Amino acid sequence: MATIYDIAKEAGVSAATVSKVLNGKTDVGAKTSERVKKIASELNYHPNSIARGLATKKSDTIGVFFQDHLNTGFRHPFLQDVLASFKDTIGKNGYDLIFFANDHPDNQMETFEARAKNRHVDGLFLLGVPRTDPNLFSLVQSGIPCMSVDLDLIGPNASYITSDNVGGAQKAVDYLVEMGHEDIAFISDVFATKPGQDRLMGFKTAMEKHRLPILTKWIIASDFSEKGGYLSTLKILESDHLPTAIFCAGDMMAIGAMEAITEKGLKIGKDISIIGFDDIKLLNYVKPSLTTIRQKKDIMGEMAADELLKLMNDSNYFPSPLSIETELVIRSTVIRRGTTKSTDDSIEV
Amino acid sequence: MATIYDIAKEAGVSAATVSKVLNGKTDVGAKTSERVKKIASELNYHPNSIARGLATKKSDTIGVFFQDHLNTGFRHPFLQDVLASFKDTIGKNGYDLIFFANDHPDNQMETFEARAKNRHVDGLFLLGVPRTDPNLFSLVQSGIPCMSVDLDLIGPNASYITSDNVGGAQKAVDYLVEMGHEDIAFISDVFATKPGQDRLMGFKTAMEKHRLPILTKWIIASDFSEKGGYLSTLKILESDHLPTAIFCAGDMMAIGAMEAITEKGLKIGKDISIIGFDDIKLLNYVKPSLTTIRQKKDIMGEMAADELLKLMNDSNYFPSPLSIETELVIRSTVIRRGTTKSTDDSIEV
DNA sequence: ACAATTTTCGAAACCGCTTTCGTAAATGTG
DNA sequence: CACATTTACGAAAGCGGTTTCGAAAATTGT
Repeated sequence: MATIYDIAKEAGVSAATVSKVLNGKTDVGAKTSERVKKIASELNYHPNSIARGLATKKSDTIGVFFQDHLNTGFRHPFLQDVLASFKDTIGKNGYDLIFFANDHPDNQMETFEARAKNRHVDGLFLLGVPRTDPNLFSLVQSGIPCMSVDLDLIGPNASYITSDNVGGAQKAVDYLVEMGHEDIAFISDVFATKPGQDRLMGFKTAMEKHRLPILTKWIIASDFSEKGGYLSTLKILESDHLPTAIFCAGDMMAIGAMEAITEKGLKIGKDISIIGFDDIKLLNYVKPSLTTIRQKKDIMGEMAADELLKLMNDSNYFPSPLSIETELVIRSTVIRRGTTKSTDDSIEV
Repeated sequence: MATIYDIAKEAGVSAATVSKVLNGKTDVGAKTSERVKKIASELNYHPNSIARGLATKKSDTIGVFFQDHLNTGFRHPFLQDVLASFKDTIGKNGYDLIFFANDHPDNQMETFEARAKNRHVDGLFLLGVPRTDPNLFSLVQSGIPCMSVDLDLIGPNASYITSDNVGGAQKAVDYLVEMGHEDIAFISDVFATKPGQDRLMGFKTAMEKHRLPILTKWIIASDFSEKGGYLSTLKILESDHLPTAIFCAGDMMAIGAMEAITEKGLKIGKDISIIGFDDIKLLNYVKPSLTTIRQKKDIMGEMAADELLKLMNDSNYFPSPLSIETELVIRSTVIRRGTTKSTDDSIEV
């Protein structure tokens, strides 16, 4: 590997000059500059970012902590899309991504702060990290620029992005009501994530707005998984008084809900309508096609990247949380009801 | 940020000694060692891996190039699973992953070799990189330890892993024949990837083994996408003589094929059987459930990691390509045929 | 032609850690 | 107790860059 010293010797200049040329500084003559560049390429020179990083205290690197409750690696349907989009826009700005291994053998290295400082990342992107993680506090204190999604990190150098989950949940309920539903169940979030709580809040306020009853037996906390949705729905279906619609706080749970419903011999839509949340790609393949509230994943990733860039480059910038509008995506799992209440359900079964 | 010098001063020893303590070298006394450790933790010391990397020329980092023809970011259904598994096992060995941005703004940084050397990664993992990439040659020459999946990299420090695609394709044909099929179409790979070519070869040899005709109009090259499978199948269905089974070199194409078939008013299985390749997670959600040849993604990722570790740590190790057995997964899209040839097709349509 | 600027370049310190090698102290041996 | 070994520690060089600051050289002005 050629170094700047090799180039310097070959060109008859000092290493300092080579460094300047390669970094486009202005205080170097035109012909020397040319000569140096030529020799650099002849020698197949590649800058060593490690050495540079040591000198500049920058690494052009963003650290990523990608965990999730279900430990699905890169397979989390929603976060994965946000991450892909984040990667694209941060990459265009010259940053590579470093993914921290989830279980590092060196137990000195257990905190976010330790890992980040060790790798000298310029910024951090957190996905799927539980709010309850005890190391979050010291992270925010550390002053490392941090962006997270769906996790309410706040500090002078930390911010986060979420969908407008309250509003999204309201859209869902509004639509259900508009379609004539009044007996609405909600499958919510057992982890107390920020989006989960917000969706629950949105659900409740919308129900109150429409003067509809909120039954505790119809609010079931689950884990965002397909199986969770399935089990929760089974529980709902045990009762003799059935809701006409189920709103699931995540699409995977909605998929599970649909399975439970068909398994019980009921027809989705006709007997019980379903609406989800997220609009994950998988929905293109499930039948019947699920009506849901879309999160704009691409935009979220992009905005998260832009915000992190600001956090890193402008020390005066004081962030505030970013909220992205959702969209109602009407497909086929919500069907209009007559105003008469669910008496015909029993006939259908 | 505390450095080893801070610790050294505080402990009344030299930086060299601190370094030794922190790295568990043996030539340091017990009480000094204790004192240093204590002070290190008091000072909330975190080692700076950049500085260490400069000194040791190691980075405990694996570079990842994750591209794919369809540019799906982290969303590639097969590679994503392999990667997740790779990450887990390489992570347990203390390596973090660095993902190179796909389009770096600095055009000096376009080759794999340049990027890898710049970041001083200890090894490289390539996924979805097209065989035709002109920079592959210099990469292998560079001597950087490289592991790839489905890309036939070979060299003293480079190797790759694939499924036994030839064998897998044979299993598919064998099964089809066993189920009474003789008129078999194959949707193959237009990119001339290693797995694509191998599956084609497996298909052909199996057909020959069974003394079945290989019709060129029934071998259609496509792009592994759902849409590609759909269009290819449409083309096959144009003819008046239809195959009784279609073997798709990838599950996504098989999904597209199923759409085309139902769209044409035919019944999957009853009229035309379908078998795919990969067994991607998505198959849990498509109906009817696709019979396919499973690639053992978890094992592939794990073995790729182990092999890369050998490549990095044992300079005498000379690699040979890794091949993993596939499994036939019988679900419901292949249906038994009578031995009488496809005369009843026309009746069914 | 001489002073005043401006441009171009390099010496040297530094970033934080590792590693070799020599030396001083501690320990063992007879 | 004299001598041979071990053990414990540190000085210094090095990893490959960046950056400050001063000086020499080139340019400008009058």
